[in-house]
Amino acid sequence: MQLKKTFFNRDATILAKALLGKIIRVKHKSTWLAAQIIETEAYYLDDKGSHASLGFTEKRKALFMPAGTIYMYYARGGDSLNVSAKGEGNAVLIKSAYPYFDKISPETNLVIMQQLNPPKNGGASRPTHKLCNGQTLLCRALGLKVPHWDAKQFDANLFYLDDVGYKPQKILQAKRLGIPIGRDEHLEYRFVDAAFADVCTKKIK
DNA sequence: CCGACGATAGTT
DNA sequence: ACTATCGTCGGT
Repeated sequence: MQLKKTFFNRDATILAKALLGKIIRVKHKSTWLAAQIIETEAYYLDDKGSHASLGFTEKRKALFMPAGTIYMYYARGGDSLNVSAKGEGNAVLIKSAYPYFDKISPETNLVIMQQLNPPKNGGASRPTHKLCNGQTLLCRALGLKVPHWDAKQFDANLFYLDDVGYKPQKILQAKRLGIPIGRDEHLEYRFVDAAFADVCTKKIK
């Protein structure tokens, strides 16, 4: 069932872990595209690497809106998906997912997702485990665009996060300090469902 | 060594 | 809203 508004009203780190295993469902023409979240990252207002730390602007307003608001931004050729968490300026970045199929989202969707996210240099289709592997790639494979969803709320008819009862048995955490971003450093809280550790964006140390 | 991807600054 | 671009990671 769709995650309720209250689900998101938690500390960003807690929320980031809670989102692992949840299903992203996006209405695409007559079908529902779906992918399971396998990797997330928490960002805080005080985090020098967060967009929120750069201050409130029209583009970043979603980060300051109530928990559960969608925040999308465009960078380096792709869209990225985030959800605001408890406390203004705090959010979770959805870093990676894995194509998901069930009654609502048939396996025939794989072809559609491959078409939405074609390989860089022509060639064959992306392998399934690479289709949503990366924050911008998953948006591409699911057809999520900034102008459509930034600062919006989830919609049971078009785009929402779904709890199918799956919980990661083990969560890997990369809590790394000293990642240079500009001249400053920032805290990174990255979480990976251990069951998908071999297909997440970066290997966890 | 080479290809792919990415919490930005800058431009229309 | 969209685009460019270079450092880092991962695979061969």
